Formats: sequence, structure tokens, C-alpha cells
Amino acid sequence: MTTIRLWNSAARGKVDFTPIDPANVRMYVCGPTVYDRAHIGNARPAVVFDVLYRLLRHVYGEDHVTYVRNVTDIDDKINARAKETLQPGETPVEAIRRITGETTRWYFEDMKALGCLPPTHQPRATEYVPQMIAMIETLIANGKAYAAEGHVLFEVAKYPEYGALSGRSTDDMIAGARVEVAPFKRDPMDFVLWKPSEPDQPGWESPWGRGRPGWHIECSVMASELLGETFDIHGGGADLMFPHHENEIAQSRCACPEGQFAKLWMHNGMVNVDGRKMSKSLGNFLTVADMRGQAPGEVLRLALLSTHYRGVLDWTQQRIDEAADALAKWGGLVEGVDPSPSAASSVLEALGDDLNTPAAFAEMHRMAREGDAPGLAAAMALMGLKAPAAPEADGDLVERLLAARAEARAEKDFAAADAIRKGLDAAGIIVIDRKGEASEWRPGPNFDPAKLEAMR
RNA sequence: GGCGACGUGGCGGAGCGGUUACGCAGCGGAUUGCAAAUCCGUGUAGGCCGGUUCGACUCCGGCCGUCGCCUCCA
Repeated sequence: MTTIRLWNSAARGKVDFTPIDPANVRMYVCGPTVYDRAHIGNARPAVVFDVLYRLLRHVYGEDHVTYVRNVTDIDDKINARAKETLQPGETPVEAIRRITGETTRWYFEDMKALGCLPPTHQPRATEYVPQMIAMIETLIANGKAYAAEGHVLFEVAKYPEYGALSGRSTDDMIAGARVEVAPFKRDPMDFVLWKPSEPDQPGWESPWGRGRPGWHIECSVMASELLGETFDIHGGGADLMFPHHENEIAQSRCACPEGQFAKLWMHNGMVNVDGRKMSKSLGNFLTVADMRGQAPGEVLRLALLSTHYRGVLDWTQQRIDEAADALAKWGGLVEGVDPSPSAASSVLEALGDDLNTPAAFAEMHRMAREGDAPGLAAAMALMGLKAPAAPEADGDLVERLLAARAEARAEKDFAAADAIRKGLDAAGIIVIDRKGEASEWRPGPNFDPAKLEAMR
């Protein structure tokens, strides 16, 4: 059996992965807040943890892995967006449903295009509010939380291990204090479990009046409801380590003192665009929809995996181009080839070493060079990679142009022949001449139908 | 200010205390009327300064630089 070693953020080191129950390996990953198109930063964790999901299924069996990725559909950013886009005759709550429904659908489509398997469960926060209220009540009963002015706050001082995941002491946090200090907080570090809702905001009846849950409690509840009080892996972006994951740990451990919550924490690195942090003000904000306009989802997936998941990924055109070339080459090699029964052990070994996808690709390049098409096909299947569908080119037109070129060549009119070849080349049509036979051709990764059409 | 990560050849990007990463680009060759595609070959590295060691890109310390988090951003 392949040994899987994973970097545990909480321990700051690699550990051998040993499931609590090999018959049911359990993983939770923080999913998107559905108020807008998924961006490239949402895509990376989805793709990275999809690779881990596939690896775990390969090692422990397809029916022995439970993967939960939530959808946060209660959030003040959603409320703000609803207010901005309110349609005539629409209530604010209807607007919220419109936005969360639409963006959730977009998210599912985008992730599918990136080759991600659907997780076992994709719970929505709105489906778990009663359980959140119950967990908050438990925290109050345990003396870890307090109600004040319609809010319920978690009292950080009551959880001495707070900060263990991110390696911060509460003193450090206060030193950097940029925390909002509300008058009803006992301590600036205390964070919201429940807050009151205005009449035009979504709200649920609770022991503390009509209100809504805070962000952190959503994940704690959905994880324990679907995976239990102790489960194997919790994943998410590195920026979520503090405070989101720290707060999840505090809540869950205090609500279920006998449970451990996640045994292993994994964090993917951030994505930069052309060397800079992606932001709307810099104008380099990239959505998955934008990316899908640049290249097929399969290519984007390879590009997202081309650097190790813990490092910062710089998103550039060159990276996309190289991914497209590699995939086109591999796709040509494995077309019509039956994958070998199991992925090459070298590829499994690379992935098993803390998801070293670049090392796995090096192995795949080696297989391509050595002509091991079945092995390559198996490796691609394991990683959820496939060649993008060949673009449709106007075959009659290309054949006609090639015939004209052949005629020019026969008459030694090389200027005319070369003009046609250069045109086809510029259009991204790859022409392969063979001695004594008709030229073969196929659309390449840079095929541009408009340029081909212009040669008519 | 506090905490943390990272600095590898032209670019991307891994592993490794001593022996080729790999890919792209480049260069040379095969092939071609010239190309393309394909194949073969090949050069180029480890921020700076110290330390440990027979030996360091790899371990330790310092410095410099880049980036991130500390703001309900993946």
C-alpha cells in the first residue's frame, strides 16, 4: 500500500498519514462564500484537495473516503451584495436566495470544468442553523461563551490552547490588535458565534432573539455533523489559518471536549497574478470564468498543480501555455490507449509525499519520453487530467489549402507553398509532411479558427 | 509593530550532506526544397556572510531581499 505523508500545519512537519478508520477516511475543506464568481484563489484549494481526494480513494478504496466541502451561504458579504443588486419588487431575503443560488451553480460548474470530482457532501450553512444554535447553547452551558446585547461571543480566555495552530500567543495577537472592539465584548479577542439580524436581513429565531450565526461556527457544525467530533483532515487556504481555523478548533474542542476535531491540518498557498496579490483595486482580479476564457479547464487544472500546493503560485500566461503544451503532447500519446491497471508507483510515490505534483509531472514526462503510454494514461487518470477536446477545425478548408500547397510544391513554386504553410502555422494548424504521402494535419493547442477562416 | 513562509540555471520548478531532477526557451544534430512535427545531444544554478563537516544548494547562525497573515479574502 502506498504510504501517504502529509505536512501537518498544526505540527509544522510531515507526518505519516494513518486514518482513524481506513474504511472511512474523512476530510473537510472550507468551500466558497457564495456572493460572486469563484476566483482563481477559490480554484486552487478545490483542485489541490481534489487530488488528495483521488489519492485517498486510490489507496483506501473509492467507497472509503468521505469528503465534505461546504458552501457558505450566510455571510454579510452576501447581504451587502443583495442590497446592491436588489431588483424591483424583490425582498432582500429573496435577493439573497437569488445570489446564493446563482453563484453556487456557477461554482459547481467551474469546479467541474477544472476536473474536480463532486465531494461526498456539499452542505450549505442555511441547512444547519438549528445545529449551530445547539452548539452555541452547549458552549454557553460549558462556560466558554456568553450572550450580550443579542450577540453570543466565544470567550477566548477560556480556551488556553487558543493560537496553537497558527503559532501565535494571545499576547502577540493583542500586540497587533486591529480587532474590532465592540462594547459588549469582555475581551477584544472574543469572536462572534451569533449576531442579531435587522428585519431586512436573513435571520433565525434563537434563544438570543432573531439573528444569524457567525462564519466560524458554520464550519465547526457542518464538519462535526457530517464527519463526527474527530476526523482525519481539515483543509483550506493558508489565509484561513488565523483566525478562521483557530476559531473552529476553539469552538469544536470546547463544545465536544472528548473529541479532537481535525487530526491533521493542511493549508494551500496563495495565488498571485503576474507577481502580485490579486485584488480588485490592482485590476488583476481573475475569476475562474475569466480563466476558462483563456484556456480549457483541463489546462487550468494542470497549471494550478504545476507548483507544490504549499507554495505561492504565480499565475501567468507562460504557465498556462506550458500546461497547454504538455497536455496536448500527453493527450496525443495516450489517445486510444488503455491505461495500465495501476498508476506507476513512481507517480503514486510522488503524490504520496505531501502531494508533490511537480515531481509527479517529472515522472510523467519521463514516461512520455520512454513511450510508456499506458502508464502515462493511468497517471493522468489518477490526477484527474485529460487532454482537452480537440478544437473543431474546418477540415475541407485545410485539405483544400494543403492540396494547393502540394500543387505549388510540385511546381517548385516554393514562395506560394511557404505562404500557405506560414498561414496555417499562424492559425495554429500543425502540418506534418511525410515523404511520398499526403501531408497530415491537426489543430494544435493555439488553433485560432478566425485566422484559418481568413485564409479562405 | 507581532507572527510566519520563501529566496535554485534565461524562465517555470523538485529532490537531495558527496553521484542527471524535470519542463519551457536556447544551442548543435538527424529529418526537410525551406519549415513544421518528431527524435537525439548539449550549455547554464543554488541571495550574501560565517559556522559544523573529509565534503553543503541541502544542517546551524547572522544579514539582505521578496511575499503572506495579524482586516468574517481561498
